[in-house]
Amino acid sequence: MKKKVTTPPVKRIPRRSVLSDEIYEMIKAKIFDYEIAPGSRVNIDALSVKLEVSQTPVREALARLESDGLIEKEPLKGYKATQLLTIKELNDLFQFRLLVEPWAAEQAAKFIDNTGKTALKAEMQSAKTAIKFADENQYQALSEHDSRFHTLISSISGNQTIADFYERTHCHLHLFRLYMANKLHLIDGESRADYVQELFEKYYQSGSGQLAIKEHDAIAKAILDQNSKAAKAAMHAHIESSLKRFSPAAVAANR
Amino acid sequence: MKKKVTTPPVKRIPRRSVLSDEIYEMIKAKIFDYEIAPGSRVNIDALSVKLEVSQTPVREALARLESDGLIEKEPLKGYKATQLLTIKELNDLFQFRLLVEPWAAEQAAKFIDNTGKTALKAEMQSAKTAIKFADENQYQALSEHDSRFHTLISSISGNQTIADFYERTHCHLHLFRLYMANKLHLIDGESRADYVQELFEKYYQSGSGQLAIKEHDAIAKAILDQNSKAAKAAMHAHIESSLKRFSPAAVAANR
DNA sequence: CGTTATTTTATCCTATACGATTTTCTAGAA
DNA sequence: TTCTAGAAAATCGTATAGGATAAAATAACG
Repeated sequence: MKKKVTTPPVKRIPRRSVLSDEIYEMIKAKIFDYEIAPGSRVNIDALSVKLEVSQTPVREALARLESDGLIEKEPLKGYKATQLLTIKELNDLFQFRLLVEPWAAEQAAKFIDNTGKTALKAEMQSAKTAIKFADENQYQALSEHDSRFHTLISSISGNQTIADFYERTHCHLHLFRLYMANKLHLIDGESRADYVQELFEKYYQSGSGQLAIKEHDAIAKAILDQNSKAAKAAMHAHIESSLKRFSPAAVAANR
Repeated sequence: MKKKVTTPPVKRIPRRSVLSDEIYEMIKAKIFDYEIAPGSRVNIDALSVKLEVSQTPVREALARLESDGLIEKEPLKGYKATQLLTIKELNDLFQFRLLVEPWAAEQAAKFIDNTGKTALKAEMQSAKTAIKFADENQYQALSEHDSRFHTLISSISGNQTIADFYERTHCHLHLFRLYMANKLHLIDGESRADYVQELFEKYYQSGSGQLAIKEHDAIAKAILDQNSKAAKAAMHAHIESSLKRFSPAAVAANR
């Protein structure tokens, strides 16, 4: 294999700090974009030439992604992307959320201050803006809103530990992978990106996006009213409804 | 700095795989042993020569430890060990456990099978053995039992996601650091190990160890009887009692 | 005495070689 | 022709030196 013998010694850009963090994000993005398919091998050398960095930052990024559960390492085989969530894992994850998030919403309603109220109102406003415009990027915008919304509530609850754990969950990201799993494995590489886009649109044109926002609204309202019981109940309902939306099959299997 | 110019080309041991995993465990052990003090800098180069490996596995280990929250990385400064838990963080962590573990115990009681029953009985037996003998290592043995006990119940509950999250908590380890924090920071490096040992002994001779085992017994019994309500209640009581034992100050602050 | 400039230090990143292991390919025998 | 055994290739893991850049320390100057 021919390698670049030496890097142009002057060409070096005054690069901003922490390259390995950038690489971490880039690889993560590749995984969520299905550019790195679930279960596929991840070659360190290939990645490093593709991203035009040396192996070291790639190794660090992969080590962290392994901790996150997005990448697995087999001792002398190498790294590979983790498989999609199974139905059982999906249910387990939602069970976990049902234990933690309604409590977080309840606490948030009890202890929210003015800063928190402002932040929550702003977040809801951003969701309403996102759902109106941004046709082709609506999924992206709503998905990010959803993640921020739940993170925000965890954080308003005042329990940083729980907020951190929620952050780690990767629900939104990892979960959506399952949603598409049934169809995606049939598709070859080229048309995949288009198909993903199509799924996104279908999903959100079906009104699921709007429904989720409605539920978020109910939760936000209860928290802003400092009605802790209502907040807890609304969050509980939202997570259950969310599970149904993501995968009716999962709900059926859970009976 | 003089370095080994070349590795002895024959001396190479037929080393078992994944050195970086070993290094990960070794660094973790150093942190829990206070050999790497909370808040202190962690120099990659120094560590690699001390552990007699190259920088690469050290980097990977540190990246993973950062994900675990035991090490922090400041962009162009380097790595350092995280600070001890604050009282608030301790309470947050126990709140989290109160949400998750009683539920796990309840589920475990509902769904335990013969394999699980055997494992649980064995674990309780090992605790009773540990508390009788192993005077100087009693702390170590009981601490490991505690960790295994809670992990086992999470796993019997059938929800792997929750078991994983519990595993990550680092409660026992990270928590105990807080328990000793008030005294440890006064002590210089040399006498520290002895002092830690002394604290362990005092702690366990006070009967706290025996008490914890008693509570574990109650939980185990309820689960083995498949009495889910009792199991849930027993776990709840155990965690609250555990918090009190770890830090009365934390309980007071929580009022 | 305080501020700026230079030197030193430390850390990150790169590059690359080599050993170890797994996998794949080829060749010979039943 | 098919199966097994050995050789070759690919890939992972390790090692290590050195350059670039930013922070810290020190010295020079107002």
